[in-house]
Amino acid sequence: MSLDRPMRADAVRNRRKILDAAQAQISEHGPDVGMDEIAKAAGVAVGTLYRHFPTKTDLLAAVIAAYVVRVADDAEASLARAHDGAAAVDEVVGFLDRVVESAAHTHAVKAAARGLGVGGHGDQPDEIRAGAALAELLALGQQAGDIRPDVTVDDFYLLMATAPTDLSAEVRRRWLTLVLPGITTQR
Amino acid sequence: MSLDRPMRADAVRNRRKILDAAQAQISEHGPDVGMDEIAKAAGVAVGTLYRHFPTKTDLLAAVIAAYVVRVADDAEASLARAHDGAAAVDEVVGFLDRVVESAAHTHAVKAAARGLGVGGHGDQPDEIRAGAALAELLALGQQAGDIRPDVTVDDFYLLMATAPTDLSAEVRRRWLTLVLPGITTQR
DNA sequence: CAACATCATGAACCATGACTCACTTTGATG
DNA sequence: CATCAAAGTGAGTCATGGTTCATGATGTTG
Repeated sequence: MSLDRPMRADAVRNRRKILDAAQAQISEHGPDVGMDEIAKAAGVAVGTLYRHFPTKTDLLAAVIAAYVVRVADDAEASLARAHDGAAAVDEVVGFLDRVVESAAHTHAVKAAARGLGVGGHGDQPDEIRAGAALAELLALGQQAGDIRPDVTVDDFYLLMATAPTDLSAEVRRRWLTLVLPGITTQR
Repeated sequence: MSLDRPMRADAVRNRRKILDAAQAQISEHGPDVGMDEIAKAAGVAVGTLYRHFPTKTDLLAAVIAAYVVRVADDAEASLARAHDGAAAVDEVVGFLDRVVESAAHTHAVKAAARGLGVGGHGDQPDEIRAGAALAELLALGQQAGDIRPDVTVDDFYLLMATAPTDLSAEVRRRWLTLVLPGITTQR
């Protein structure tokens, strides 16, 4: 069947520009930026934006999905390094560090995730990828005795969801030091 | 001088009703509830609401101020119990527990606090009260050796600000267990 | 390169929600 | 209980921002 013609070249290009602009604008001004703002930042008319994303909710969902992909990639890279000999704890901590940092940067995305119903356990491929990599990473750390045995992937998600947003690097670091003892076995 | 006549009785009554309704509505529907909704819930016309709070920001500020008063009272009560022989750690943990619980209940208030500029260290009397009581409480716990010596009041505020909102009791409890090791000296 | 479907444009539309105001009601005061 | 300032009312105004649609431009295919 598939009588879907391929997308026109300019359409592809514009979709990219819109997604990038939305990402940037939302990061900077929060999820309440106007669609007009996003369109302008993308160098595109509002109508074009609405052709690609029929609703603001759709656009936010797309931005969030892109973010989840990055998180999943990061988790898998961390796991690969751990398999490669790196200490699992270090990878876990590093991963959390990076996520918190990016959460502070794209704080609005998190807020958006709340706004939508994206809190619940999704079954999107990329969420599954991230969860699987994280689970294995935690298991490695627990075998090594560095991660508390009762820590789960859900715990990790909980911390990620409550990570401080919109704060200075200093405050973020302090938050990490406050939270890490709950995950690792070192006092 | 003071030629301010006392407030009329019905005005006092309505002010109370409005504040209570605002508290309730914001807790339930978030800080984006319409002023009309709040007025209706208070059994009052919009105009009356605007007589007491000329701007939505003013209303939110008033709701937040009321919340801060409750927190300050709680902190002072905890401190009093500690002075009365109760273990300081227990009081600290209990306080955090109650704040997190009420934050989950009135999640919107926290969001509102962000929305306004109320994040920074205010010098309102009640904020000072809360801070002073907390500081003394922490010091007691540290003398007893139960609270990590480097924990500050700011750390506490950071945790309160990042407490999970809008979540089940179970999740909140889990968050507490994850976070407590960063504060106490027990592993 | 003709012909058509896809795509882009942006002014206009419309729902929402904060806020106003001309008018009525009511509590206090002598 | 007469008087009046304070308080209450709620339909209407206005700004904002998401969404549509008639029209024009452009990539693609035979």
